[in-house]
Amino acid sequence: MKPRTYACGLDAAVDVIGGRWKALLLWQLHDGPLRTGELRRKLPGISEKMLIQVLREMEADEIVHREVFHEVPPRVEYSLTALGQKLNTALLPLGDWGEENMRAIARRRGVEPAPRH
Amino acid sequence: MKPRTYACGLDAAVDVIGGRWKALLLWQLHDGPLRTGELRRKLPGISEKMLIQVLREMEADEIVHREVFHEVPPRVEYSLTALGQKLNTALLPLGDWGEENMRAIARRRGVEPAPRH
DNA sequence: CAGTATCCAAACCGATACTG
DNA sequence: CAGTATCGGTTTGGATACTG
Repeated sequence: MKPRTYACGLDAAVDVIGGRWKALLLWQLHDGPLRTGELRRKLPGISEKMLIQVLREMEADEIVHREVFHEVPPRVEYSLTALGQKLNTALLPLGDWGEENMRAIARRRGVEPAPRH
Repeated sequence: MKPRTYACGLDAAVDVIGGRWKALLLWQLHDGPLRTGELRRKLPGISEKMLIQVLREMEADEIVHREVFHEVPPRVEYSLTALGQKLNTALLPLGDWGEENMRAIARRRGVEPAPRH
C-alpha cells in the first residue's frame, strides 16, 4: 500500500504509464488488437509474468480491453479502450521528444538506442 | 548499470521522466528558477535525499540547470534548460489527460486526488 | 496458447543523523 | 541553507517451472 496523493494531472498520468513496459505496450496496441503471443514477440525481453501482470494493471486502469475467445487452442486479444487511445494520443509529443533526443539520452545513460520505427 | 535498449522514443522519454518525483519537479520549475528550499516546500513529502538525488539525475540528463551562488548562507538555484522546457511542453497533453481522468485513476487505485492547480 | 506460482535480485524510496 | 552518508523497508522486475 502506498498512501499518497496526486499533486496534479501529470502526477497521476505518470503513475499510470510509468514503469518499464506500459508505454511500450500502449504503443504496440496503437494499430489494433493483438494476441498475447504477438505482444510477447513485439516486446523482446519481457517475461511471461510481467506481460500478463502489466496487461492486468492496464485493464484495471481501463486503458486496455481484454477479450477472450473460447476456442481451442485458447485465444485472447488485447486492444485499446477509448481512454487508452486518448492516452496514446496525449503521449505523441512525448514520443517525439524522445525520438529527437534518444541518442543523447542513451549515450548519457550507457544504453543502446534501437533503430526501429 | 541496466543493459537495455530503447525500442522507441517514448521508451527513452519515460526512462527520463519516470519515477515518483521527476515530472513534479519539472512542473514546478515551469515558471522560473527555484531555490532548493523552495522546491522542497513545493513538494511536500519528498525527502532531502530524493530531492537532491533526482535533481542530480535531471541535471545529468541536461533538462535541469544548477547554478551555485557563492554567498553566505549558500544559495543554489535550479532552472529548466532549453531541452527541459521542450520536455515540459511535450508533457502538457499528458498532464491534461491526467487532469481529466485523475478522479477515476485515483479511485481505482485508492489514492486521494489533490485539488490544487 | 494463455496464464499461474514461486522464488529471488535489484531498484526505488524514505528516515535519520551529520557536514561545510 | 545546501548537501552527504548510511541504513533498511517496500516495490518492481525477472527466471523458471508448471497448469488448463
